[in-house]
Formats: sequence, structure tokens, C-alpha cells
Amino acid sequence: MVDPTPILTALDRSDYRVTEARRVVAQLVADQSGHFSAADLVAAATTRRLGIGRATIFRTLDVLAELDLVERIDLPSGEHAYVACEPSHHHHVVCSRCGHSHDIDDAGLRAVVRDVARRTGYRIDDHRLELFGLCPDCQRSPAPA
Amino acid sequence: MVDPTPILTALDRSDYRVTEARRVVAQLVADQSGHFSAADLVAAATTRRLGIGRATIFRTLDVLAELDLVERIDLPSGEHAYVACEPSHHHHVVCSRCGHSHDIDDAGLRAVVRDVARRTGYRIDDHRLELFGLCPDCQRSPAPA
DNA sequence: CAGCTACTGAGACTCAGTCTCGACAAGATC
DNA sequence: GATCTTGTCGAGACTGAGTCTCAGTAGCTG
Repeated sequence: MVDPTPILTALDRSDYRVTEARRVVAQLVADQSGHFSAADLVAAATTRRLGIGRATIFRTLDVLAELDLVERIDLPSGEHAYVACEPSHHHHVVCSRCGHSHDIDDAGLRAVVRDVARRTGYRIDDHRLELFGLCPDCQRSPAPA
Repeated sequence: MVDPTPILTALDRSDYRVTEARRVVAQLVADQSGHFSAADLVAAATTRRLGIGRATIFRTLDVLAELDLVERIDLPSGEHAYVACEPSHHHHVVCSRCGHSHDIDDAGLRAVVRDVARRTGYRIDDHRLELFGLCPDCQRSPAPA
């Protein structure tokens, strides 16, 4: 059980209300290891009988994404997922076996973006980089059955 | 009306059959300017009364994606879209106003990926980079109403 | 503690994408 | 050209993620 306080603090500082439902969702998010889908949270809320509605979970995820407390990523399979993360611009390396993710900064990418802008003439406003692979732990352990 | 021949040639070279339905979808894809969704093709097929089923369009897009004749991208809005492209590994800059896209190669990105692998210990197998902005034409023309 | 209003849960709804199935047609063989 | 095999087809039922609506509720502010 991980501490959901940072999420609640950020909510408190924003114009959003800190409600019971949001506290519960913050806890669920904090409990996830690796990436998770909205459906995962709905399932967790249902099995633990937390009395949180499906719509509320989607709405709360939108709020958390809005505050950059959570980021939406697209897995290679085309599914949507979320990862909890620090509220600053960055990207993710996602382990394709265990789903854990690691934040990485923009560093070298800025040069790439500038270069592309120069070569294509586009004015680049936004970008998304996602890396997929095996985390150090999964490289060490044998492939799952 | 753009030439769909390259798509048909590639289909012919593969183990897939060249059918009437695939010819039609190839033409629809060639006619799209910028990115398009499966729903766009379905709509186009319906208004032109081409007699192509919805399922067939989805199946054919899967085939084209399989052959790298088309690539699935995720727009910032979270929607899925496709862009027609050359069958080699590369990325896209997508214009957020007109939807046109431009292929870009891997160039500087390879160094970024290597750097991230070194710093995080991940073995990186796959990556996805998408850039969004304004193409040169849209920068020149005034914002739409 | 009262009042305003953002937020909530339930459940209907929408819409992209998948699956199934009987019919059909592409291409190989003769 | 006739025949056969099998990949592909269209229609439409189905699934599941995400949205919308609405009446009721609970957070905050004064």
C-alpha cells in the first residue's frame, strides 16, 4: 500500500474539491504497480466493494491527467493505459512484461525535435515518445510460462 | 484521386489475395489527405455506395498495417488514426490543423534510445515517437473560423 | 449551520472494433 | 474453360471502453 498523499495534496492545491471518491481513487492509483487501465481500477473498486461508480473513476482519471499526476499512454497493442508519475514534462519506458514504468526526461529528444522542425518546416508544438522493452528485473528472471 | 497501385503491388507480392474489396479500400486510402480513421473510410464507402462492409474495412486496414503500408497513430486527443506511408521504420510529424503528415527517419532518436537504455538498464525493444504541430502551409494561412 | 454548486452513483447510451456464419470468388490444377 | 480449395466477403449480432444525464449528496465558504 503506497502513500496517496501527494495526489491529495496536488488536488487540494488545485481548484478541484477533495472528495471521498477522489481519495479512494487516489489510493487505488497509488496501489497499482506498473501501468493500469481504467478497467483495472473499476475492477479493484468492485472487488473491494468501495462503492465508487464507474463514471466517477473515469472522471477522476481525467482530473488526475489534467493535473499531470497520471499520464495516459498507448501500449503497442493499441490499448490505453495510465501510469502514475511526477507532474513535469517527461516520457516513459514501459516494461512489456511486468508493466512497470520509469520516467525519463526530455534531454536528447529536444535536439531531435528541433532537427525535425528545421528539416520539415513544421512548427512542432507537442510530442510523445514511448519506449517499450524489458526492465532490469525481467531481464534477469526467466520468461513466464 | 491518388494512385493506389503501390498498395496493390505490395499486396500482390505478399501472401494476401488481391480482391475487389481490397482494391476499393486501397483506393479509399489513397484518396485520403492526411490522417484518417477507420470510421472515415466506412463513411466514404457508405456515401459512395461501394458496397463494402464495415468489418472488411477494419480487416483490410489490419492487413495494410501488417504490411507497413499504413501506420496506426494515436492523436493527442486519444483517438486512433491511420496514415498511409512507406514500408520502412520511421515516425511521423502530424499537422494538428489539416492532418497532413510527414515521414521522418530515426536518425537522432537512435542515440536517445541508447542513452535511455544505458541510464535505466532497460532493454529497449520498441519505441514510438509522434510529433504534432503546424505544417508550413497551415502556418501561413490564418486560423480557421 | 445554511446555501451554493461541484460532485456523485446508477444506469442508459454511443460508438469503435471484433466475431460468427453462410455465401462467394481468387487463384491453382487439370 | 470446369473444378476445387480455401481465403475472403457482407451482414449483423456482440463486446467493452468511455460518455452523458439526472436527481440526490457532500465540500467548501461565509
